[in-house]
Amino acid sequence: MKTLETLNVSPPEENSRRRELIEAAARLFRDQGYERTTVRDLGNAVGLQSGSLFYHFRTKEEILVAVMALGISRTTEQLAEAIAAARSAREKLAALFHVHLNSLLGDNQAALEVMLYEWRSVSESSRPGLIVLRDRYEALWQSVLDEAASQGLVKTDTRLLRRTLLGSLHWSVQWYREDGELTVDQLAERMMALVLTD
Amino acid sequence: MKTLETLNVSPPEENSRRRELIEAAARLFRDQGYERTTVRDLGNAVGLQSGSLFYHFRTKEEILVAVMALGISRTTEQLAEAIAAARSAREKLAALFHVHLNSLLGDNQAALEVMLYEWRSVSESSRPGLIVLRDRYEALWQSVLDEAASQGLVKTDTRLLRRTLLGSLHWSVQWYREDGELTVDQLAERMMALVLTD
DNA sequence: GTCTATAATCAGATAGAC
DNA sequence: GTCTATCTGATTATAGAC
Repeated sequence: MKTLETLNVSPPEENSRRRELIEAAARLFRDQGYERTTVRDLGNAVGLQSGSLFYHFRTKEEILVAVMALGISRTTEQLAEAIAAARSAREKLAALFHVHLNSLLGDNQAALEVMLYEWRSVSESSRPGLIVLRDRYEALWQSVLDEAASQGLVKTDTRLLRRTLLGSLHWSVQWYREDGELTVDQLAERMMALVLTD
Repeated sequence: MKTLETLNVSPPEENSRRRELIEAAARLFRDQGYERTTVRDLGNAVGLQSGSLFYHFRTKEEILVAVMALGISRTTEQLAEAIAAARSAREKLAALFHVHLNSLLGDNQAALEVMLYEWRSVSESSRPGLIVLRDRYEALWQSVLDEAASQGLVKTDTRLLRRTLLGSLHWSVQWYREDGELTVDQLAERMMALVLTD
């Protein structure tokens, strides 16, 4: 049985300094990209000299991996809670859209966006741990979609449906504007309406 | 009336050396990312010393912009042709999926993928020209979706539908495998089936 | 047009003092 | 834990010969 540690993914009990750094890095990586963000930028953001970062992380890439792991883990937790609280297949289906979009488009959740768009900067050796986390998240999706399909709420090609829906949702960061005509939850409802069979 | 030149987008008549460089850059940028690809890598790929590149392009970023412009322009042309050849709204709808996926997943079309995933490395001053090209492509999509909706082929929320579909298709590069169970055209058919109202 | 050589800058990471 | 100082190497871009 592989543990998260052997997969180079940070343990859940981050001390506060590490956590603060990860949150700041998430915003910088989202806004400027990982490669364009320097360790000096990171230090500035938390009031440290660049050299001091390397007391907390061995390499810059380790920070990236920690950001991604946080982004996907936190979203998975939120989805699991929302599913547990839902009282019907239809409510579970709605949870997929609402949790994902709020996580991606919400104020302080840059980490998930980094997970989606900076994959290429993750070294081969760090990927397996992140893939495990991603697969857990997608497994939740798959089970909800399968239940929804069995009740005729959505089409039955649920594996492809999962991939296309996740693509649709991920892409929303490219065009959604907070000051636009739709709130995040309204957007979630309308995106769900597009896949309901009726 | 703005011309393409004033928007810093390359003219269509590229000389062969420029074109060769752009094609090589497209593959490198897709595989390694723009920031991780050095001008030495680019020179190597076409048998030039890194310094010689700057006879053809003023900056590295100019190469990125040329790659993106080529990717979206070529895809737009192909879509326009396919739409013109289609004999029904249904065939036009199918063209959206087939052209986009073949452009994105096909052998030598790395340029479109770069357009989608390296946007953050484009300077503010270069964006307007690329946005014009992107808008032309999306306008084609919108007109086809509107016609399809008017015939009841798809749901009527076509503006959101356009955005979700494009997101779905773009994301396919993250999971589609050429050696998998589906050809690109089979995938196109199944993705279209997911949005047909029936 | 392409080469060689190099300027000018900036990157990630380390060592040792405090 | 954090700072200062710095090492080492890489990067884009330029200048001038051919």
